[in-house]
Amino acid sequence: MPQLFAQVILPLSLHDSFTYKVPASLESEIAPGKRVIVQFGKKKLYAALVISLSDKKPEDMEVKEVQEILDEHPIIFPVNFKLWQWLAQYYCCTLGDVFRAALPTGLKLESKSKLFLTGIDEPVTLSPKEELIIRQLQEDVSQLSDIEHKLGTEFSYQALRSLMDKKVVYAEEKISSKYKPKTEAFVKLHSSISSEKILQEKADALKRAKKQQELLFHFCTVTNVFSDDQINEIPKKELLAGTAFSGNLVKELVKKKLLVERQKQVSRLEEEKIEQVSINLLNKYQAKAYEEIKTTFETQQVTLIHGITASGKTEIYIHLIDEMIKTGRQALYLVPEIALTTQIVKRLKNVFGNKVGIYHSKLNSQERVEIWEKVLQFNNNPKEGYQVVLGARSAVFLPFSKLGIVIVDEEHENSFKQFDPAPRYNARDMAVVLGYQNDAKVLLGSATPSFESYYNALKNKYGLVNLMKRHSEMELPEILVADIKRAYKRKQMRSFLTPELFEMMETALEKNEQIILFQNRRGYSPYVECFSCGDIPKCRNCDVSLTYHKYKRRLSCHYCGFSYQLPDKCDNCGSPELKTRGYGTEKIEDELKPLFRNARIARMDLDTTQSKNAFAKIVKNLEERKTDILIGTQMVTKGLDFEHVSVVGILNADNLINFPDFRAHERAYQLISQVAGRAGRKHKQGKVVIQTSQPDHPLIELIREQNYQATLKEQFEERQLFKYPPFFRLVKIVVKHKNVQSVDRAANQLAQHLRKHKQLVVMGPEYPLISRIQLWHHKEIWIKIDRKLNLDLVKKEITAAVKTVRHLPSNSSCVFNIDVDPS
DNA sequence: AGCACGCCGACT
DNA sequence: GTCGGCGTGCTC
Repeated sequence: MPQLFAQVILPLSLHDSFTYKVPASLESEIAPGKRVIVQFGKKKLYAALVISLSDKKPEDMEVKEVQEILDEHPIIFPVNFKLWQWLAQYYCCTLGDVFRAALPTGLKLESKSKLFLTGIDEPVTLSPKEELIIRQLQEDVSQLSDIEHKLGTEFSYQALRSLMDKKVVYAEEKISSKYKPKTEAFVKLHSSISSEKILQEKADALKRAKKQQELLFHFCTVTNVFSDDQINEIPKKELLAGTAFSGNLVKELVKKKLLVERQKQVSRLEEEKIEQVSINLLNKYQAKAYEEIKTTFETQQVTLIHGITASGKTEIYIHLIDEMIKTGRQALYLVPEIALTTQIVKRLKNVFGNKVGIYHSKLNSQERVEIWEKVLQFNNNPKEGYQVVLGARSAVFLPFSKLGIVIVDEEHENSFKQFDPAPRYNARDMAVVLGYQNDAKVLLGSATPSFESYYNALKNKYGLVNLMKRHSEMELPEILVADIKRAYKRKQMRSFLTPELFEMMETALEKNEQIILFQNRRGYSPYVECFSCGDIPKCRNCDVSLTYHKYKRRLSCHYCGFSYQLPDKCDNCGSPELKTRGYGTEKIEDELKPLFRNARIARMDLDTTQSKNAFAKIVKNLEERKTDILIGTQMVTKGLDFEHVSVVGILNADNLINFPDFRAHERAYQLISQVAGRAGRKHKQGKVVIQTSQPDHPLIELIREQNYQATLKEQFEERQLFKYPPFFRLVKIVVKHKNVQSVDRAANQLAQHLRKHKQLVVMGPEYPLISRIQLWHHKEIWIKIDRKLNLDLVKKEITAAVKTVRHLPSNSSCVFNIDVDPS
C-alpha cells in the first residue's frame, strides 16, 4: 500500500494547507473533517483539521507525521467546509482564520511549553534570575508563559537556557484537551437483586444497620423499584437531596453489593422542564404574510419580510420552522447578540422543546462544545441531536447536515458583522450563502430592512413580503419633534429635557405608565474639560477623550479600557475646576432623580449589564412594572416587548444624524424607528419625542412620518451619486503601525499600487475618526467597486497589492486588514 | 502566530 | 569584543 498523506489546515493565519504523513497504524481511522495532532515548526503542537487525503508525496521537502487522531467521527461535514472555503475567498482571509472562528475554543488545541525540575540536588551556584525561575517551579508553576508573565522583566531567557544547560531544568511541549466531559455519580440496584423477594431478604439482613436500611427503602421509593415505571438509575445527588443520609451510607450499601455506583457522562446543558405548548394560530395578516412567504419560496431561495415592530414576525418564523422540521430538516434562527433575551428562548423552547439548542457568546467553551456535538449528532441520531438552533452570528458555523431553513431576524443589525479579528464576515450574508449551498430557504426579517437587502428585493434577487399591521389592534406611536435649541434660548430646558418631553413624562407617570429614554452614550459624560485652560484629558493609548464614569469616579477609554482616578486638579494647569461635558446615560440617571422624585429609575447599558443575569433582571423589573423610567443605549432597541411603555424619548438625535459615515442616515432611521417601536402597546397609542437642534432636517421629517420608502429613495439617489452600496461594493483596508510615519508610507504605497487598477475607485488613505487605538496608528483606504466588475478578480488584485506592499522593505511590521463589505 | 537567523548599536 | 535589539522569512 502506498504511503498516505493528509492535507491539514492549522488554526493560524496562514494561506496554505500543510501535508503530513499518515502512519500505517492510523490509515484506517483518518478521514477528512477529523482533527489530528501535528507538530508544526520546531516544537509547537496543534490540533489541525484534515481537509483531504492523497498518496502523492510532496516534492522537495521533509514531511512530518500525524501524531494522533482526536476524533472518532468528523467534526464537520463536507458541506460545512464548502462554506469555509467560500468565506475565506469572499472575505480575503485564510482558511486558518476561518478555522479559528468556526470551531468553539474547546475544540482548538495548541501546545504549551512546560518546564520541570530534573531533581538534581547537587549544589549548583545559581544567579539571582535563575533562582527566581527555580522558585516558581517549586511553587508548582510549570507553564513557561505563566512564569514569564509572573516574573515580568525579571524573567530572562538566558537564565532559563543556563538552567537547562546545567540540567537543573528541562522543558517539554504539552498539549491537552480543553474539553472534559462532565460526569456525575449515578446509583442503581445491584444486578444480583433480581426480584422483590431477594430485595426483601437483603433488606431484612440490614436490621442492625438501621440507617442503611432506611436509605435502601428510600432508594426503592424514589425509583419505584420493580414497578412498571421503574427508574433504573438515579443521580446520587438526587437520591440524597432533601434527606439527612450521608454519602458514606451509599458506599456501605455498595460494599454490601446492594447498590452499584458509577460515574456517568452527563450534559452541561440545562434541560429545564419547560411546559410544551401548542403553536399559536396566526392572525389573518400574519397568515397572509406566511402564505406569501411560501409562495415566494417556490421561486426564490431568499425572501425579505418587511414587517413593522409588533407585527408578530416571530410567530411566522415559528410556523415556518415547524413546517420545515416536520420534513426532517434543520432550522437555524439567527438574532443579534443582545436580542437573545429570555423571551425568544422561552418561546422557542415552549414550542420545540429539547429539539432546540441555544448558541451565543455568554456560554462557556465546554457548553459550546456540547452544542456543537448535538448539532453534529442530528445527522445520525435525530432524536438526540438539535434540529433547531437559535443563535448569534457564530451559529452559522455549526455543523448542520440537513439544513432546511435559515431565519435572520433584525437582519439590518450591524452586530451580524464581525469587525475583528478576521474573518470579517457578515452572518446575514453568510446565511444567504448557506441557503444556496444547502438548498435551504432563507428568510430575512426586519422592521427597517438594510438598504442592501431591500435593494436585492427590488431587483427581484430576493422575494419581498410586507406586513404592515400591528397585532392586537395596536396603533403606531405618534412621533413628535422637540427643538432643543429653541428651548435653550427660551430657558425652558429642565436639565436635558425639553418641555414637551418633560410634560409627557409627568403625565405618563401620573397614569402609572412606563417611559424609555434613549441616549447613545454610556458613562457620565463623554469628556471633561478644564474650566480655566480648556484642556481635555485624553487616552494615552488612543486618539480619544476619556469618558467620565461618576460611580467609579474614573476617567476611562472606551476603546482600550485604560482608566484612572479622576484627578482633583487639571493635569495641564493645576486648576481645580474640571467640568463634565455632554450627557452619558449615567449622568441622565443622576439628573433625572431630582426631577422625578417618586419614579423608580433604571439604566441599561454596557456598564449595568456586565454580570451574567443583569440584563434579564432589568428586563424583568420593567415587565413587572418595578421600573418607571428606563434609560438606555442601543440595547433598549432590541427584542424587548413591554406592555406599559407609553412614552419613548430620543434625547439627542443630532449625533445620530450628523455622524460622518455614509450609512448615518440609514442607521439613524433604523435606530429611532426601533426605539419608537417600544412605545404604545395594546389598545393605546404611544408617544415618541425626538429631541434635536435641527427640527427641520429632512431626515427628521421622514422619521417623524415613518416613511421608509422615501428615506430609501432619498438615500439611494445619494448613494448612487457617491458610489456607495448597494450600488457599489466596498472594501476597506486598514493599515496599522505603532509609528505614524510607517503607517503613512505603507498606506501611500498601497494606495499607489491599487490605483494602477484603473477600474477601481480608490479613496484615501485617510486617518479614520479615531486615528490611534491602543498605541497603533491607523490609516484607511476605501475601495469602491462597480457591481459590473468581476468581484473575485478584483479581490485577487487587492490581495495581491496588499501582499506586494507588505513585502516592501521595512513594511513587515505593518498590519493590513482587509474588510469586505465594511459596516 | 511563533521561532530562528542575521544584521547593527550599547555596554563589560 | 559580546549581548541583545528588532527586521525578515519560514513553518509540511
